[in-house]
Amino acid sequence: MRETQLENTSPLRKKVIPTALRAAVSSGTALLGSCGESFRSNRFDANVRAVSGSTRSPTLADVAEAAGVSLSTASLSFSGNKPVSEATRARVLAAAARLGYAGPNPLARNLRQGRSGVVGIAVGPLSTAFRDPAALPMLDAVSEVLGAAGLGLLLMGDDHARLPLDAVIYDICGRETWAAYDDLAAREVPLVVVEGPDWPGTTFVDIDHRAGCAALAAHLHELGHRRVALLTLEPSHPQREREAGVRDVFPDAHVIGACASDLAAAQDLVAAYLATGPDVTAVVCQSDVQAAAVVIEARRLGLAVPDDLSVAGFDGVATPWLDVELTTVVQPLAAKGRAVADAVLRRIDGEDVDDVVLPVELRIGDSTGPAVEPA
Amino acid sequence: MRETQLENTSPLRKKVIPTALRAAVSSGTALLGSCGESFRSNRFDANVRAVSGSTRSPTLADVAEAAGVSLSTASLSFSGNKPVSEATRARVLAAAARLGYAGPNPLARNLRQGRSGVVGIAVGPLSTAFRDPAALPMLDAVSEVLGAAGLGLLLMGDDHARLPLDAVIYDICGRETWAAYDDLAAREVPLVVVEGPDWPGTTFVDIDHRAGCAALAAHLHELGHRRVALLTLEPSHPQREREAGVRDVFPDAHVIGACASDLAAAQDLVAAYLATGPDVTAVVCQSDVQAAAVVIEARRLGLAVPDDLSVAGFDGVATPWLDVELTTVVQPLAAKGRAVADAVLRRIDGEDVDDVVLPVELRIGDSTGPAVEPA
DNA sequence: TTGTAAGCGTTATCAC
DNA sequence: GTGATAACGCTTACAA
Repeated sequence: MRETQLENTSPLRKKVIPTALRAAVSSGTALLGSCGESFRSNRFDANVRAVSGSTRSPTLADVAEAAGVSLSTASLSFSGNKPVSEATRARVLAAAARLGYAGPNPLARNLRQGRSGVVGIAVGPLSTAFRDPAALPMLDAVSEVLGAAGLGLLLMGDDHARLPLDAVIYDICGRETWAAYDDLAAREVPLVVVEGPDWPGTTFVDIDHRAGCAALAAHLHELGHRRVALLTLEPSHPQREREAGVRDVFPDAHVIGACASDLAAAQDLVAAYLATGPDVTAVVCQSDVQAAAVVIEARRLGLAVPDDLSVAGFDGVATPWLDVELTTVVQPLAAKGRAVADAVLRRIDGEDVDDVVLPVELRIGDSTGPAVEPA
Repeated sequence: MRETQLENTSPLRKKVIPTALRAAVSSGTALLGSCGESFRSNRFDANVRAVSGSTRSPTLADVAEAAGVSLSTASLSFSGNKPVSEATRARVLAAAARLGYAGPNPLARNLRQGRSGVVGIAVGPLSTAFRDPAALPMLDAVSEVLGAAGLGLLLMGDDHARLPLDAVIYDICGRETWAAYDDLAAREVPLVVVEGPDWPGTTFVDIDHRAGCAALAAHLHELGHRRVALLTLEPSHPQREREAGVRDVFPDAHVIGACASDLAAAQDLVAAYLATGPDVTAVVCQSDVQAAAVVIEARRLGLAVPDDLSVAGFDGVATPWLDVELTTVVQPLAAKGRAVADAVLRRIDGEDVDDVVLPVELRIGDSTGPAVEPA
């Protein structure tokens, strides 16, 4: 564990210190040009403020006074919430520029409006959550829709209950109790739950796990498979639904064990299982990552996929490092994300929002084939 | 693009509507028990409030009055910022419980204290940023340190300049201008830049790219390699430093092209290059993901690694789906994250913070071997 | 240990 | 189109 902190070795990189103000004042104009367009004006503003000697940042009241207008007019000049004559507006903005006023203080606006503009998202430990490739397209869609509405996405740990959140998204598949829930419920913070537990007062967004898995199982049955094994997730709503879907077709499916959608973990589990020489012709997994682990470990043991063993996944994510195309249940990740974000926006607006269940689709790849009885 | 919104098919999942209050009031006690410990008391509080008929949420002033203490005493009872006798404190908390008061309003606290408790982190498009396995351990460390300090991490898009952020982390390797910079500078929001451009007023956290790549190149040179190719990133500070490190040893290294740490993209680029039958004995990459792409494509063309071609990466992340251990430059991802978070905390406290450059370490795996001249 | 009072910097509601 | 004024709900000197 080498954490030594070296001297800065790059001669090109000059050490610049705390505030933009100090940097701008102390370094002269030589530093200009390395950043965005309007940096020049910022520097100017900072200099003006430094010169004018005022210690605290200017407020809207200062701007109003400097522009010779009322506080409300100044406010409206920035917010545009009511018409202001172009002349006065220009006067206000000029005064703001002169004073180095950077716009209305978001903290004050938030208090006044009762909203923070921030939506929390609980995803569990980041490296676990985002290692799962299925998480990202959904998060992207959420972030895009909320961002367009001016809302920020805050990654919630367990210690963020005291932050001002306009809504919270719960997306920790597999965890069914949550300490922060009580706090949020008490605050009446809208909560949108993705494939999660059935908490009161929340909006759910889900996919049709059971139908998807049943369709997948039917596909295997048609191929002649009769004895299948199941790689599962930790007990949870999706897991229960999915297992039920498989058992609609294969009531006696054998459970190998449970693990997360983590390649290494799944590999360990699968390697141990395959080493027992199990009497199955197909393995159904709960994610494409798990399925990839089965493919890799099966081959390592000399089993051909799908000739000796059929393998199916779930999610429908890309696995370019695998040279078979997985048979899988494709879930509409982006649509799920958009549905979540829409639900959030509407709940923030005080609307009633119905639960959502999105359909899934079976995609047949090269990893499943006709069942072959062991010789 | 099937986004049909199905009827909710699960009979177990009951539709529950907007606020926790409404749910609690309308559903009776039957819903109890599906969530955390103190849910019972929340329900109780909500009921009390509903019964008492007050339309707006109780404030600290209401609690103070109900408890028969002053506003400041009530505040202190929650914050613990100054001693309060155990008796009065109990009285205040009891009154709070009775009124269904969920604790001090964070929005008001934030305005008063001038801090939001939120740190922005700019990482670019989420699915790009987090698809890179090197991003996660760092983000995890940042999140852990900041979380322990009660700070939340907000994923910044380009439209979040209006949110109240106590500090911002810029971690978009490769993008050298940023529209939001000017706004942040004007607001004097502390900015910590990871491996990024040299903006005034910011604190930098970096690794010793050049030394790492020079060590790697020296290793290849010792193995007899003389003609090497370079897979690069888009032009950026890290890329320039790393290339310089390689050229310290191989001044004439050939550049294949630039791409992100994205397996599929790298595969395309590399496949085209290898198809030209290039005259090199080793390929140096800027990430382990890129290196994995080279290994995969080389094999696809019948080249053995490292016998016919040596391949080196950067980052030192796990690639369990690859069956060689990559020779790579290991960067201290968690330490980098901690350094970033520490810098953020200290800048928020108003401290001057020096730039940080962390050392890297060469790890020799199975993907590099002695140079073999083409027959 | 407790109470009094002064903001924090906005936006929204009214009048004009 | 503009201006006065009242919140928003809290924390923190300062005084008792």
